[in-house]
Amino acid sequence: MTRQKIEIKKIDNPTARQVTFSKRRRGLFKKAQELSTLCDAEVALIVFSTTGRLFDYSSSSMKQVIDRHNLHSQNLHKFDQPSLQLQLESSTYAILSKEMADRTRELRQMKGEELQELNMEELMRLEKSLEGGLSRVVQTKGERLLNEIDALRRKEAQLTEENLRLKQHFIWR
Amino acid sequence: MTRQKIEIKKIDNPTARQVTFSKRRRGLFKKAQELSTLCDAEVALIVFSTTGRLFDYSSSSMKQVIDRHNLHSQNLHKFDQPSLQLQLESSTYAILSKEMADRTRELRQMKGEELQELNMEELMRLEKSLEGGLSRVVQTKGERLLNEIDALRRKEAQLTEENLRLKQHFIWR
DNA sequence: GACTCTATTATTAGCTA
DNA sequence: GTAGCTAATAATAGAGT
Repeated sequence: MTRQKIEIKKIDNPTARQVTFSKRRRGLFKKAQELSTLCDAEVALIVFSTTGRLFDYSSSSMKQVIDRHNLHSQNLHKFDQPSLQLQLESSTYAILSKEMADRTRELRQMKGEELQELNMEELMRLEKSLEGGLSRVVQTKGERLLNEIDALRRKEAQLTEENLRLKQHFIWR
Repeated sequence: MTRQKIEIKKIDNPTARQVTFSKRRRGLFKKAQELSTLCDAEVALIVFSTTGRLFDYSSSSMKQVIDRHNLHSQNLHKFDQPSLQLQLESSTYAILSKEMADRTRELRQMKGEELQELNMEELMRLEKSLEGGLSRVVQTKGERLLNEIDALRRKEAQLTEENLRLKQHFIWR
């Protein structure tokens, strides 16, 4: 691509990997959309990041495309419907519990527990993440407070004005 | 792209549309594959041509990705898929997926996203939690670094001593 | 995380065959 | 429907913010 050509294998550096993911993901979704528009094709794209976040696109509805896909793969591979339900259950459960474990660990680490299993690089990444979250929370809190003060001030001004009018009214009587 | 820039709208000429479909489809699938390899992401891509032909790619198994996608749509958008929903209600999935949604939201909020849905009290609790986590991470990092420095110092002392002994040895010869 | 910048590589529109 | 070719545009690695 640029500055240097890269070879297509998993990027070691987690930061670089994340940046590349973000950039290329956007590129991929753009291309998918362009293909569907230019060529009037039905396109569905599903991407999960390493962290488990979902990104998806569908030119029509995801359900419609997936149903249509199931239809084709059933026709082609003579998939058996009955066990599909069972398979879905078990694989769903497996995915769900794995993700649960991941999330739980990540949460505990953000709260400062189980830190011993992190290496220095991971510790520093966690620190950055916490600092980022904290700064965003503090900022949101600040904005919220400022808005409240602003609202109160405006109310105060309104009331003062109203009082003034009322006083003038009574003076004139 | 080339020779001339094209605008992104349905290509009128059916022949040209077909050629573009073929070229861009290959490009898209290549990019999808590259993303999954480079960034260790789970990717699924489904394309139907105007003529109804199916092209698909999945970094793992299509079924797995689609299951996972269904899962997320449920967690995030309260998707209603009658049969699955029924299963979920009556089984441990209900509990699991509810907890997943909770954990996911909590994690995102710790990273400073979706803060608008928190009230001031919750914001301040989140702030405290983040401060606690951050201070524990910083402390762990500090201890880790001190230990390393200590280890290095001791190694240095050892080596210095050894040097001394070696020098004396050579002087005595 | 998101954005910018930019040198460089990758993709591809319009052809021809 | 395919397969080159090539000029031109698009995407993006690596860097900084």
